[in-house]
Amino acid sequence: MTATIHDVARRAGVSISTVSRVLNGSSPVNDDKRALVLEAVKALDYAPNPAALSLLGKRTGGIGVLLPFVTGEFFSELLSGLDEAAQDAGRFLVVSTSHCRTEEFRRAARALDKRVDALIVAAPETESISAASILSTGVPVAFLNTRPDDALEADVFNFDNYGGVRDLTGHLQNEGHRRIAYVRGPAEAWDAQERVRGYRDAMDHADLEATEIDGGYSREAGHAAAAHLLAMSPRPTAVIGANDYCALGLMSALHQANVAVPGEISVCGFDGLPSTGYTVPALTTVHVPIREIGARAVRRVVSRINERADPEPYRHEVAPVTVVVRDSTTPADAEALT
Amino acid sequence: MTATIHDVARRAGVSISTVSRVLNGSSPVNDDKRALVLEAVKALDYAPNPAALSLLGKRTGGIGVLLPFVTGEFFSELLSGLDEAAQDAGRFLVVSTSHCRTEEFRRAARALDKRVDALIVAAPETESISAASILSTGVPVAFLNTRPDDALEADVFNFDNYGGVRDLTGHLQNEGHRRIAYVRGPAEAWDAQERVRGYRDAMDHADLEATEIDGGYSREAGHAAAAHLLAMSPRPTAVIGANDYCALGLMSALHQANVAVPGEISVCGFDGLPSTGYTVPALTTVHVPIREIGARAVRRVVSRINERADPEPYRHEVAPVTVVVRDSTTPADAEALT
DNA sequence: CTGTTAGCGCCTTCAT
DNA sequence: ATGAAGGCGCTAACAG
Repeated sequence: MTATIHDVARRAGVSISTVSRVLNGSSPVNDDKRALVLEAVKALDYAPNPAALSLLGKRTGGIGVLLPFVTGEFFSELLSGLDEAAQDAGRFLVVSTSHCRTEEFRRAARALDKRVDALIVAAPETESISAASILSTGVPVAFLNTRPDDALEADVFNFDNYGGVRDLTGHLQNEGHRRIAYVRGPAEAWDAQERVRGYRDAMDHADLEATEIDGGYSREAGHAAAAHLLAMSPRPTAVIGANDYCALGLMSALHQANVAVPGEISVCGFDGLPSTGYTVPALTTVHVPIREIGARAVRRVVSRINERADPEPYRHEVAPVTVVVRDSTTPADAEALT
Repeated sequence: MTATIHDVARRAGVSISTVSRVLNGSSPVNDDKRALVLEAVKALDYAPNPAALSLLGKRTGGIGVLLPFVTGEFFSELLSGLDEAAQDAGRFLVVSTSHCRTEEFRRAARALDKRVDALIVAAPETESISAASILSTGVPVAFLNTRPDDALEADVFNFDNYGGVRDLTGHLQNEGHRRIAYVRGPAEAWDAQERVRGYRDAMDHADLEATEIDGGYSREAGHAAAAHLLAMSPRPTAVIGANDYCALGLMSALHQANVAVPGEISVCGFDGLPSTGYTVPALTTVHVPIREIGARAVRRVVSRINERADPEPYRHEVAPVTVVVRDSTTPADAEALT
């Protein structure tokens, strides 16, 4: 059995109140008694029972994280950023995944309620957000990569999905590409919608025809989409995958079909995952400061936790992204520009 | 404020004990009162305060997960497997990372103590284990991919690091390779040591000379190791990376050096990460059932939690792994076999 | 069957 | 400056 405050008090020959006081510094204690208590604490290796603390309405020290899933580099990067910042703040993460649907989401939020001091939610699927607003869990909430909504009583941390793809498309155009295809992400995902929007606007702006292919956020989806790409005539000279995984699938399929990248077709992705620097060829993509965004969200909710009745308004931060040009794209061959 | 058991009792016009009884089925309750209680519970959207439960020595519902870090596909796969099984068991994960050193490890374990019903620890660094044995947290513990130790009062879930590399090396030998190099993982990591051992034994067995290069588990390490490989004369016809990331780094560097894979040199990895099926060329590797191992560990600790004073002995499971031959390896060119 | 009571470990008035 | 007592939400003996 672990030691309780009573054990410490007995060993130090004082009352539990005194122990509590030296531990929390809530009011002055004589130096001699304080020393005794501290000694007893060390000897017994005492630590307050967190359950008792949270029963008293104190902090639990936990930060809840709700993710649609935890698979893949994007989320592992995110989790990494969250965890790092949480550690810095002396807090721990309570992670719960696979909440794509509203109902699951609600259940998870309820389960976490009372066990965490704040919630960080990554809910790209529009549907989840309404669920989120339902949760009146009382603790501060931050949303990540979520459609902003002024009605939402929470901070929102996004990155520039729209601008990223728009700039990426613009880069390809500058390189002489005219037939640029886009493999779409999941239709329900807000970030995917934003990205297509960026593509369309860039194509419109250059007076070029948009060519969209159904896809998804997985390597499998990208792989499958390649077939449609290959069947086109004339074939696009460049293709943008909805995210890096999609682009990786695209490259893999193209390689299998003996279509040279970037020789015959330029390929690019989105997210800037660490692995994209090591693919063959290295992938041109849009770098998103995922870890940094996660860390910001943590720092934000932590400050909200400590915030007294300070009605600081909710913020909506949009992190800038940067186009990273590598070897999977190349200027369009002049003669290919039929 | 959320509803308490008192609110429910008042609304239903019964005592709190009755509410507790219908909720826990601890003893019979009249149907009419039961109905009233149930109605009140629903109306108030009542859920027991987890802090109160755990203060009473009940379960918290949490499973603590201690990882060295959370970055990379290996850990995201693992986490995925853990989370899935935890959800199935109606439990949630409390994740804490970056505990490579003993001291950090101890701190994390202490912090998690009392907030979780069990602990799952991935501690490939030998050092951490001693720390782990120190933790007398009272809750069941399961170790993942850790040097087995009979003194350890915990279940251990490993996979066949040794046999995997031995078989992989054997496969290359069968394909005619004679000069096979190995890029080592981190020296302190138990699994890395096991893998080199598999390589050495296989080379010894075939009466071939082992050629080892310092490396690591990261893409960067693999990338850097390639320089040494390239400087060798005669150059090896095949190389094994300590893990998939290392192999990916190797492939990337080889590509940059204009050395064809597998044309001039065969490359393989270890872990069987999802992404290895989509690299160019697709990577030959050793598939490890990571998710499955994680799930098993969760199921195990959950059953230990529910286990009464049942002194079931600690188990050490070693999951089999399988060599997956893909396009990054090819039979050795006869003329290359100087 | 059901209501009352005593804690679980801790912090916080309230007295002293 | 310090000890005693109340109570956070809940379950598990106790009485009826």
